[in-house]
Formats: sequence, structure tokens, C-alpha cells
Amino acid sequence: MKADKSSARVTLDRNEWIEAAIDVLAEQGVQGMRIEVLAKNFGVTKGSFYWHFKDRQDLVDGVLQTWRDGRIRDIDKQTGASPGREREQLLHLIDVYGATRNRKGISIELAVREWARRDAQAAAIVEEVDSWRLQCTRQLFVRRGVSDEEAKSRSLLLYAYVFGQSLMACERYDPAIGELKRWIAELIVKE
Amino acid sequence: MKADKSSARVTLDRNEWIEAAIDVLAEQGVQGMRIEVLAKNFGVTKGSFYWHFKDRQDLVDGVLQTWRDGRIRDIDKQTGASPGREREQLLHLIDVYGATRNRKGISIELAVREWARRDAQAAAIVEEVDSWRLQCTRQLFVRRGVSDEEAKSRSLLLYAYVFGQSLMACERYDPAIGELKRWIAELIVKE
DNA sequence: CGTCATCCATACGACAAGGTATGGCGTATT
DNA sequence: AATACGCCATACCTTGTCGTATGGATGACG
Repeated sequence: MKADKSSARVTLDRNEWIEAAIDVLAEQGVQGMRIEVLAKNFGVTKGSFYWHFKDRQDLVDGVLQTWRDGRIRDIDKQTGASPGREREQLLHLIDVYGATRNRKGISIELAVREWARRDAQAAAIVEEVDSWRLQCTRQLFVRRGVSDEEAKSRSLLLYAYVFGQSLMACERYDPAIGELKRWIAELIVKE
Repeated sequence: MKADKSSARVTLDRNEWIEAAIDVLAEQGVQGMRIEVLAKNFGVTKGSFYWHFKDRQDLVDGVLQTWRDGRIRDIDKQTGASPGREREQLLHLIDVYGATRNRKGISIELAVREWARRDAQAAAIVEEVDSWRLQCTRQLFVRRGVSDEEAKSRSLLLYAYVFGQSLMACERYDPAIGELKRWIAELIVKE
């Protein structure tokens, strides 16, 4: 995470810049994705950046596409057909976004969504991902015998809840927050 | 919202700067709260700003305190004792954050929360407000005969849901989104 | 060994934003 | 009418950042 001038790596490629950009995106938000800051973290100058990227917009495109591709892969993996395990899959989905592990994933998620509120390009990517996630989750409910309409509602509730919950510093309001979360998860996935 | 040089108002006060700052906070986020931008919107220069405020931090303090006081007043009003109307009060709470009216309120809410993720001062204010809101809402559930633990869970779910839902562009995923939202609201407030 | 492509450094211009210092202008006060 | 004060304008300095232009180093390859 720090400058690394003396390390084995002597050259950077596009993807390393994108990964680093996603890191600071998570920590600082879109406004923190400064070219010269990224360069300083790498221990290089922006001369390197402008070799790999046309301009800042080029980096932004890469960040959004990388994020989207990763999210699609994740949700496909997490909701893949495993007959009889739909309930566990749903509970796992909720758990992933509530845990203190996966802090980074949550930070990226929130940063991208905050970005999307004021940038049409990011909004389009988020919409793609949301649409895919809702679709996959809905099918999990349907396979459990839930009606299509109810499955839509529960999917929306599931994602709205996990995102909203990570916007609140839940840990501070109740020591037994774990119990509350479990109760909520049960209500969302039904019984 | 535009420059207003020829209007009746010839002098500004602290509060007008704060209100304007909250407006751009909602639209642009914390990073958009630039002194010279605010000044330009007023049709003045920053010489005026530095008369009313010590520095940018002084404005930030005012913005956060103004927001907190307003939220506390709101939630007190919305959850005030009205025996027998607890169910309507809860549904109204959910509706307020889901409606396309109140867009500005939602924008401010999200902007402050996004701010709070990276600023300890804002985080403290958000925690105050959240704590108060959860407390008030929990009592609404308790008055309906819900157990204390379940009331805590449902209050947390309620707020997490409304915040998360406003992070998603729900309208795009289903034309009958209103139906889904109603179904969800019923599930949260119980039957 | 020389050439060339790859990758990065350096130096520069442009501009936005925070903050300071100081001058100007209108209005109320005495 | 002269003074003082409240409110804002102007000019200036500093820092951070984007983008460009150009030069330097290093290794592959003929």
C-alpha cells in the first residue's frame, strides 16, 4: 500500500493502476482518485500514468468496467444453481454485506454508488449490476416456491437493507447487533 | 438558485450561507461545498464569506448542526404520541424516504452519510441522529405490542431499508415498483 | 554493437480553490 | 455633516491537480 520503489516490480501495467485506483476510491471516494496521488503511492510520477492511459477519463472507464465485471462474476457464483441450498445462499448474501470482513468490498460498493448519484456513466454501471443481482436473487426466491411478485419484493428489500445497513454504524447502537441482524435476515428470506 | 444581484436582499447572514451550503451539499456532495462557488451563486465574492465565517470549517460546523437540529425536530414530530396511529406513523416514515417528493431531503441525507464515512465529525452527528431515530421508532413498535428486541430489529430494518432503497434507482427495475414498496412496508411494520 | 520500442522522469503551463490583507461603499449614529 | 461600522470587492499568494512536451534509461533484437 506504500511506495515500493525498491521492490521486485519495476514496471506497471494498466491493470495495476486500475486496482490502485479502486483502492483509493474505496477509501477516499471518486474525488480521491487523483493521478498524482496514485503515482506517488506507486513511487513513480504521472509520466508513467500518461503512458498507460490517455487521460483521467480513461482510468475511470477502466475502474467502472473492472468493478462491474467483478460484481457480475461474484453474483453468478453466489447464486449458482445448488438445489435445496437456496436458503443458505440467500442468508450468505446478506451476511457478506454485513460482516466486518469484506470491509473493502463494502467500501467500494458504497463509493461507486455515491459516485453514481452524480455521474451518469457510473449510474449506468450500477444499474447494470443491480439489475443482474435482483434478477439472480429473485430466482433464488422463486426456486424456494415464492411467488414471482413476492420474490421481486424480497430481492429489493434484501439489497436495499444490506446497502442501507452498511450506511449506518450499527455496531454502536446495540452490543447484541448480531442477534438483530440474524432476526432481520430471517425475516427477509422468510421463516 | 442563481445569482440574485438585483433582488431585494442586499446583505447576507450566516444562516443564508449555511442553507445555500446544504443545497450544494445535496447536489454536489461535501466536495462541492466550495466557498467561491457559493459566493458566485449569491452573486458576491468570498470577501463576504470570510466576514461571516472564520474559515471553511466554521461553515461545516454550521451545516452539520443545522442538519442535526432539523432531523431531531422532524423525527420528534413524526413519532409523537398519537395512540392508535402507530401503524400509520410507521408507514408514513417509510413513505417519506421512498417518495419522489422529498427528493431534496433524501439527497441531503445521503450526502451527509457519505460525508460521515470519511469524516469523524460528520459521523458523530449522523450517529446522534440515527440513535435518536432508532429510539423513537422502536417506541412506536413497542406501543403496538411488539417485543423490545423485535422492535429494535424492525427499527433497524426500517431505516436500513429506506436508506438503501434510495441508493438504488428502483424506478428502472419494475414499472410496478409502487406495489413492491407497499408490500415491503407491510412486511417491515408487520401485517 | 547499434537501433528501436517501452516505460518513466522532468519541466512547464493552466487553472481552481483556500486564505489573507486591504481598500471601498453605503448606512446608521451622534 | 463627520464618523464609525457593517458588509463586500479586489488583489495576491500558496497548494494541488490535469495535461503536454520532451528527454532519459533500460532491455530486446537484428
